[in-house]
Amino acid sequence: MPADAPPAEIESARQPRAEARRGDLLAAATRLFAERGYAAAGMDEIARSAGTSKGGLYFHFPTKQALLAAVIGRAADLLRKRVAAAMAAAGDDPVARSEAALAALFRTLAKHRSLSRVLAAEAVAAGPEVRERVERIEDEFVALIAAELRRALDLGLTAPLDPELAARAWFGMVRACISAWAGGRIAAPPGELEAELRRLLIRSAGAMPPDRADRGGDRCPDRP
Amino acid sequence: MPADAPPAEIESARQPRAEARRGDLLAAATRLFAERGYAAAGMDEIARSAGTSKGGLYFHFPTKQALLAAVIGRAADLLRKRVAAAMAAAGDDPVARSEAALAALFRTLAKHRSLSRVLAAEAVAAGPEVRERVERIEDEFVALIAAELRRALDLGLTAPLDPELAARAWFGMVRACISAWAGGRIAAPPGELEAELRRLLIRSAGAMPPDRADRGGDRCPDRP
DNA sequence: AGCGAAACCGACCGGCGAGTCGGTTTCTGG
DNA sequence: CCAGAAACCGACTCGCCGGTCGGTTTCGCT
Repeated sequence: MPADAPPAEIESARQPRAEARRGDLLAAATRLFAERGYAAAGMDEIARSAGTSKGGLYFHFPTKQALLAAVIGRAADLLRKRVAAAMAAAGDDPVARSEAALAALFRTLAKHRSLSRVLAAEAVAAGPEVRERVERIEDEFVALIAAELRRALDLGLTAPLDPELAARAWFGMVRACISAWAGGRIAAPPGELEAELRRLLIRSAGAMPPDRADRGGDRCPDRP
Repeated sequence: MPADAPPAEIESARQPRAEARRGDLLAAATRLFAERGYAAAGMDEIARSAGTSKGGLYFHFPTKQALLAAVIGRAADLLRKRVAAAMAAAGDDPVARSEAALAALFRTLAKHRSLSRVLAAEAVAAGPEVRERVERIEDEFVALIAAELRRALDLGLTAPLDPELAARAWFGMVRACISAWAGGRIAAPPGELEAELRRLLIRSAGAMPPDRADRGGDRCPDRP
């Protein structure tokens, strides 16, 4: 659900009110899905928690699955935006871009724990339809990183590897660490966690960390 | 399917019949939980699919959660057994042992897709109680690998790293790749997938591949 | 054979929660 | 100020599914 084209002028005072409600609903749904789980979170509870009623909720979302879909869509939009920005800011170096993308993913998920829990777990409970949607989103980011990785590989910046698989594996690393951290099973502060994770990622690609100012004279430590 | 302590002698001819049913029930439950999801799989359907009736099912398992718990417990036992065997067969080198443990995890999960789906996803839908149980199991394997990694670190066989975190990340890599593969989103045959994954793992630890000449597809004998 | 227990059956119950619906309030344009 | 539509309310319905229960079959044992 990408936001509609935003008319700069407020033509109707009606829209904003409803839009705000919609936002509250989405927020409440995200929180409750994450806390209690998709199945256990009741529509009534969600509505109440957003300061409205069941009827009001059903005015905005025709069904519970649609509500979940909206939550997921919103999450995907957020992730897309953050990752795109981070990659753009990282310049041209493909290794730096991959790193930046993963870091943005990490930070965004770390900042919105409940959101990441919904994406990681609860969505699966809502039937194959939603599950496929989440898988598509994951594939989207994996493809994004895989593309950079492939470029890096072609430039000889990494050890020989399968870009698809490596990107997938990286994604899995980030996800596992995030969810363990969100569940309080990793004590380290997110900053350290991110740094350590980044080291693992880079090493696993056999890449030279790109913080050398120029690319002149870089060498690949593995055989070509 | 040894869930309990197996009395070598068959004292009662009664037990085996019931035991077989129990196994069928567990198998059917695993399959249906994986296919339809925990919430969507009905007790009636499970019973029918195992060739028995609801009453028969409830004779063996007092509740749906208990059924899921049994499925998970069985899965954990299987994983424990395979991993322990693989590690024992890998000798003393901590890097080789970590590798072997991960490979055993990989192979076992790859061989039992539905089982791994239940562990990875469906279990979360069944309330916090079961979720914690699955997290405990994950932590168990992470700790196992982390211990080896720590030894390797102390022996100077790896680059400096946080063993806990690295183990967690490795686990995440394996899981992500397995589930993508099980979902048909990775085309590569499991053998190649495993080899590539192994390379990533080793490189990420900055470890010297054990110089022993067992390169190539090593065989992992599962013999309890 | 025949008794008692283990194993199994399937019709039935109860509540829970998603979705509905007629009604009420709140806003906007004329 | 008056339609009238958009936004919202909450009591009610209704199907579904986990769990129960009295009854029946299967088996071990003597």
